[in-house]
Amino acid sequence: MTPDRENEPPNPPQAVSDRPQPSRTPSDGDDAQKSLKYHLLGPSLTKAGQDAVDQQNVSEVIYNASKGSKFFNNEEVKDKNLTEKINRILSRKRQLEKLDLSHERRKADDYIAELEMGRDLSQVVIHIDCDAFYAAVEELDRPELKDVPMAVGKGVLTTCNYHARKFGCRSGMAGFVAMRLCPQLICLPLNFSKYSAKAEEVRSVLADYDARFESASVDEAYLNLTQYCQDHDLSPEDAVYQLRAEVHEKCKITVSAGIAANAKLAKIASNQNKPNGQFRIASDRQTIMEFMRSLPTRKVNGIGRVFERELDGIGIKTCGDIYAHRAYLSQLFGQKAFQFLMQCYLGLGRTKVQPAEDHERKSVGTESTFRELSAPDDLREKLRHIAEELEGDLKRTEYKGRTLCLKVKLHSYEVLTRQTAPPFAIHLADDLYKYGLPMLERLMKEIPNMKLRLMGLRATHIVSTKKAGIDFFGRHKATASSSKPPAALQTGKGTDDGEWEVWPEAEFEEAARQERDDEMNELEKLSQEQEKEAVSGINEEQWVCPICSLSQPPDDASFNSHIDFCLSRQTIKEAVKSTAPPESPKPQATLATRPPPAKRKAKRGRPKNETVSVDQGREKRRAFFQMPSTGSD
DNA sequence: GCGGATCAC
DNA sequence: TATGGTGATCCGC
Repeated sequence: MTPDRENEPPNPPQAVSDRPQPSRTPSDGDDAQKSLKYHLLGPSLTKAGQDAVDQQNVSEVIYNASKGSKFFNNEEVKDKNLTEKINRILSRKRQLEKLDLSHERRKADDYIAELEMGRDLSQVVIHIDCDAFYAAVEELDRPELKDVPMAVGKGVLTTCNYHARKFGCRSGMAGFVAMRLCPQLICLPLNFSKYSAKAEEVRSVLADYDARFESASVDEAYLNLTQYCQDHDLSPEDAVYQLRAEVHEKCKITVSAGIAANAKLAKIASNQNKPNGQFRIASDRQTIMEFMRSLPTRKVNGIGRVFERELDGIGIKTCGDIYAHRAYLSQLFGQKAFQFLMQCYLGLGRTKVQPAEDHERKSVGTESTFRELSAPDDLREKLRHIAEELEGDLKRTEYKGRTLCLKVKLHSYEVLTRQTAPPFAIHLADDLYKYGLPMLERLMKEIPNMKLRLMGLRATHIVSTKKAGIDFFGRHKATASSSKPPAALQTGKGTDDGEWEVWPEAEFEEAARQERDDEMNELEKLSQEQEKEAVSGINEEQWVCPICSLSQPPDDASFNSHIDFCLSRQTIKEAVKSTAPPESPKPQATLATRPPPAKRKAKRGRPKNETVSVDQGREKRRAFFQMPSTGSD
């Protein structure tokens, strides 16, 4: 039985963890290849439709299709680093095993008792997930595609139907890899307005069951059916059957559902009987504990490929395995991860379901991938373009950023970020460019002949410019526009959260964006223009060159030439010192004086042996928890 | 606070 | 023959 074992990692993690030796073994090369192949299966391995697939074969095909590419090489490096990290975790665990852990065990038990006291089994929470949504919508227009393998998205699959999944195709997979797995695969271009309209249809049905439902993404939602079941004297199962039938009848697409006492369990449950199925985890402690006991860790939201392998490394394959290791977890993975894992073991999660509109955003950013570029002028032009994109996003969301983050991905797929704090909150393309450029120039100096495949800008520590209908300068804004964006979110427009199936797409945002732009009245536009002028005026007076600290002439052309001039006579180290807050001078100095190739290598190899003395003190971990609103904590 | 990493969607 | 974009969090330093 154990229906979930098909997604277990084929072998590599076990091969490592079962070995008692403290150090590496001769066969690590094989293990490395195995773990890499597992890694290459991608993040959506746990998606439905893969049960009957020969994952061994699929991973061979992916491996062979990717081998030798830059992408592949980067994955290999990441995988190797992870394996070393797991070895450090294991080593740390062996140390802990020699100690008296009764105190840690006691602390864990106390925490479990505390969590148990807060367990709430009174709510009926459901998670609704549309089946292969993009593909399903496309099939409505072209029914003949129902019977053949079909995917949506080119270059990379956004989603695919269940015929395609039988071949091992998955969302997130490179198109050319998918074609190797399934040469007859039909790939359709994305059509967001179509999917958006369909999503609204689905949401209007959901609203009848719980007016305060929560759109988790465009094709997912949480509902609290407690009241509905009471009012209509229905069992949760029957209510959900009815809901799914109604969606099918009105929208002509199928949805899967999970029913449980909290959102975490409901989410897991909705994946059990996909597609077009539902699954209930009964709301009694015994049933929940038994369900979790055999549940592979990866099935839990928040445990991805990396954490799964780390847990597997110390012998945790299912959520039930967590208990036996409770005394180690805090030391090995950190306090947050410890608490998170305890909740997984107990099957606890938030019971609160609410519209996500009150969720205050923390950053606004944009990034894009392009053909490899290395010419400084090209890179500057890209930055300029990204800055303009971001200005648009900041304008629409009505925010300014106190901090600006530059992100680049090298041709090797290595990702680097740099951030800077302008003297005031910025949102105009000119400013975004001005403060972004020194970071870019600095990177170009650090990495001679830098070749990029991606560039992005993100504003963080953002401040709203629309609070209480008063704008940044204290003027009253047009009321229509200041109340509109939240309303759009509330109706589940969801322009800010993740999108269908797996990937948010730029075009999708574009569509929603367009709608809101249309609603912006002339008065508002005028006000924006005035603001822009006012801000630029202030900028010119206040701005000083981050490199030489002299004030600058206002127009872009002279600004650019000045920056070029400045950089040509400044060392990178000095540029860094004046753009960024004071940093520890030693690493900068050594970096700046070391020859370029050595620099790159040193960077790459950093998480290795040399720094072990620092690292092994504590390998902390984990994210999660603060998914958009974890109620039950 | 910064930069790297992980995760979800 | 070319492997995504947006947002969030956590951790070590």
